[in-house]
Amino acid sequence: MLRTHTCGQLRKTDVGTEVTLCGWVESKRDHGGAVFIDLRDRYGLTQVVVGPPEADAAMIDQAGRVSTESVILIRGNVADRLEGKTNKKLPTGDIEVRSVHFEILNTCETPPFTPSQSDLPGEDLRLKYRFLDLRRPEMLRAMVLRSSIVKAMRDYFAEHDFIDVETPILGRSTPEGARDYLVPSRVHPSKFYALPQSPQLYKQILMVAGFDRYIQVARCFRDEDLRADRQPEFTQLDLEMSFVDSDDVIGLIDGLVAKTAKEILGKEVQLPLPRITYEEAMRRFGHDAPDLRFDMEIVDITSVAAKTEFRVFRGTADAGNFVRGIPVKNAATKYSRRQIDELTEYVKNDFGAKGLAWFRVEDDGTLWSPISKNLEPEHLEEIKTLMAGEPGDLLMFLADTWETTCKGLSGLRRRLASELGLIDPEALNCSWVTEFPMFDKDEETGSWNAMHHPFTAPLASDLELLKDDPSKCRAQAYDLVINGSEAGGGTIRIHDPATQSVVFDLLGIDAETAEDRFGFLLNALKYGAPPHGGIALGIDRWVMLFAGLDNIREVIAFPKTQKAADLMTEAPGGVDKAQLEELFLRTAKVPK
RNA sequence: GGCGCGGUAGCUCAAUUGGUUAGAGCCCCGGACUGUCGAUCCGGAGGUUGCGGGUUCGAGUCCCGUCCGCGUCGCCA
Repeated sequence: MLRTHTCGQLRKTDVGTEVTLCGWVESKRDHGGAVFIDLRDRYGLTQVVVGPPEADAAMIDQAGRVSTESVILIRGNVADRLEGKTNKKLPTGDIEVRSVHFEILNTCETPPFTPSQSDLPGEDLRLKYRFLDLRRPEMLRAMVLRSSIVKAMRDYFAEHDFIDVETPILGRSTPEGARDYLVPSRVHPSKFYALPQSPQLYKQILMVAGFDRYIQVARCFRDEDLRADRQPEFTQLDLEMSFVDSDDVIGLIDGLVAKTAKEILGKEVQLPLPRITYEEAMRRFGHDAPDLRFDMEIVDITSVAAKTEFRVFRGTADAGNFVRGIPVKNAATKYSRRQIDELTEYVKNDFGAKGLAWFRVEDDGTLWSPISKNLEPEHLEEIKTLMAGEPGDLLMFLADTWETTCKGLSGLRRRLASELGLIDPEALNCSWVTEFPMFDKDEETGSWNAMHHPFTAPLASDLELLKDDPSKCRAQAYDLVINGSEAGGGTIRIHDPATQSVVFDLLGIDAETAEDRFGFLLNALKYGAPPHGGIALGIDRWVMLFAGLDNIREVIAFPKTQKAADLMTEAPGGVDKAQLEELFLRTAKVPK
């Protein structure tokens, strides 16, 4: 090692020893006769003094000219700082290193921004110069946190006898799910590999192989549009177990949540984690990953709406749709008409709602609203009672289809909670959502889609519904929800060929297609497949949530932009014509 | 693909109703300085206002298009 210590290491007890430090010039204070340099590495900051008597004029001049973010090596003596000149902000603030040897290992051009500057530059610049951005303590902290979480997970599963197995990145395209990233084959003209959306099929085959307990920290790829919490390539802690039911998997992950919360955040999590069914989640919160850090539960007032003469309410109820709302406590004075208009535009634009009805609970307990004249006092009173409205509350309602009321009210709920500051930033609220539907209906084609994937087992009690009413058939599926974000999801798999073929039928996957796309799995399942199930945890999201951040790019070293570009490497980029020819590829013109 | 926000000096931002030579702080360059830690002081450089078009006597400002970044809906088994 060039150095004897790191920049975060030296203390008063080291005074008198000669040390060598290496690091980056965080800042420089040049007094002419002496130069003070804050030397930074991953571990901290140490003040270096280049001045007499240790340093001669040439060394002082050289130190005075060194540019910020240059990499230097200092040999010198650890010394007490002068009386009253200590820096309480630094762990190393009691000492300084008096340079006897000063060496520039590498210079730094004037950087577009520095890691220590208080005004964070725009994200595009940070991404282009990610190597500078990653020098920032916040980024370093996120990467260290990520490393700790992954290590805690690996340790936990190793303790539970899991085997870490790597599965291929170059696989084959499967029919359902997200859009694939494709890789052309050179030796098989006009054929393509697909990058894995998850190692789903492989891990099931590992169960057939008798591995019993498998994990992998697996990179996954999905060519879909991005979000603040979504990247085109992301990392899952993928897991599969044999001879288990839902409770076994959930119980195992409960233990992981408690362990990581304790080890990483020092937080106690009560086990077992609460579980609610999908049906309950949609009814109470309008979302399958409800944010349980605050209340504002959805209330159904369709029964009252049906009794009114108000056309919007009555018509909705008569059409078999729903009038549902949320009580917004103490918000009446916090939202002006104009702000409520904005919320109305929000539910219209983002969720296709037809409008937003709202009432203010007045001091005398009556409901005031632009539409209250359309409603009888007794009905207003009923609405207030159902919503448990108290003076100062705002009551907001959507009259629409089940799906639209869910989406709109869930969106409102999250937005209002955030705006009203109802969310404790320190909270780590973990829960399970279970009993997802097996299928949802494709509105365009009217056909059934697998809500999770086509190998998901139905609840044993719902087996008959597979034939009678697929829409009511529930799956042995479970999602882990942390702070209103889907942090993991898994299922128990079908291991019985008869059930599998019924499900394929429902999904419109004929025998030939099934054979073509995942015949290898179906084949494997014929050779002694144990009952099995598993889960995949979104590592990027875990880290984001544990870090209290709201953006996944902040916990990924080299993330991509909303258009899936890497601003640093400028990927994706063009390729040579020769490369295309070798792959038997030709690009088509982009339509204007 | 839809909706919304943004793009002005290397960086963070300002610029009145469309009006003179587009400003400030930081950074950078030169100089002074032995106790700073956001060093200080003196001086200086730095602009295709993302790009293209239009309206106007005159556009950073208004209009149209486009590119890029962000948020969100669709999408994400």
